[in-house]
Amino acid sequence: MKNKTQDLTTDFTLENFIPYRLAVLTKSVSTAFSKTYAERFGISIPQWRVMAAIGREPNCTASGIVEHAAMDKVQVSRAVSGLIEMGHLISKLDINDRRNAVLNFTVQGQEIYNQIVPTGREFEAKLMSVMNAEELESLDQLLKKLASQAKKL
Amino acid sequence: MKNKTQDLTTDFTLENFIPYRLAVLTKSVSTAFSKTYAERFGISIPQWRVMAAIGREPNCTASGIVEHAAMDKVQVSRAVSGLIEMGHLISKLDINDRRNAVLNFTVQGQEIYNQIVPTGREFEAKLMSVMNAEELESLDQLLKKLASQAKKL
DNA sequence: TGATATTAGTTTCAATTGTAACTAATATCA
DNA sequence: TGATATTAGTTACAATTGAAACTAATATCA
Repeated sequence: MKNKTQDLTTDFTLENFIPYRLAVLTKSVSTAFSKTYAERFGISIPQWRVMAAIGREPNCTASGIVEHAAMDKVQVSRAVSGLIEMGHLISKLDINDRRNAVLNFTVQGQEIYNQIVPTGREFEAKLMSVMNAEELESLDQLLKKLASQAKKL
Repeated sequence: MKNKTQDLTTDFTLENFIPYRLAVLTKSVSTAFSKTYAERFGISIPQWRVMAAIGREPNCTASGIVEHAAMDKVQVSRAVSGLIEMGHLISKLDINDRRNAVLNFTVQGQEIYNQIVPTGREFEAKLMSVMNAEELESLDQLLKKLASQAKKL
């Protein structure tokens, strides 16, 4: 006869464990997506996120990106300086508060952004193409619920 | 009048982009879960995965873990050697094929596994507690679809 | 005012991770 | 048999990441 501990542990399967499933799915999604721009533009995932944040909100600061791209300030700082070196971004000190660096695309950076965004949409469309409208809506709701609950744990 | 490129890029929002949403969710889930065992047992996320794989299938090899825990062989090798150093695992050469190392828990390792698994179940239960049975089923289906589609891209 | 706290962002150093090259054992097949 | 290929796992080195300390600017408030 099995004891209690046995009952609680023997039937545990990593494959069915939600944190594991999310991790595996996310890794495959994000490496697949990053391949669509990594070699082509020499952009890393954090750099892409920074560009997306700036594309959404030009004249933003690094701290603004921290809030809108779920990155910490070290990540943002490094991604920004890489993008500046590549000539995709320009940083200007805010004259009213010289702690702030206001970020914007260069012409070149804007062009790259303009190319990556449609690629991203396409990628997302392909990924979601296996779902119907109802499923898409359902996924949206479920991810929202999970994200909100995860933050509480 | 906006041009076509503008139309395709201006309304892009990182917050709504599925790869981004998955990445943020996964990070918050997996760091929250790892906190339930990291300090307590000194186990890293890859080490936990290795233990989960061995718990599921004792006498497995590193390559078996590679297949069942979605890890590469370097990750497995490092996680295993850490667990051996800590005294949680023992590795025996397979006498019939001495390339294979058969892995098992020590008594101590088994005890830790027996403690982590219920903690993991509990964590998962809390995470999923915001969903009803129908939503759980739906999430399961959607994750399966996404995972299968992501592998194709 | 001026001492202290806060905010923005960077740098440093250690730990983790990824890629490729490596060793050792077994399998294949001319 | 023995030359070559394959498989299991490790090691070494470079790149990435994370935590903490740091610089510089502004804000607070006695």
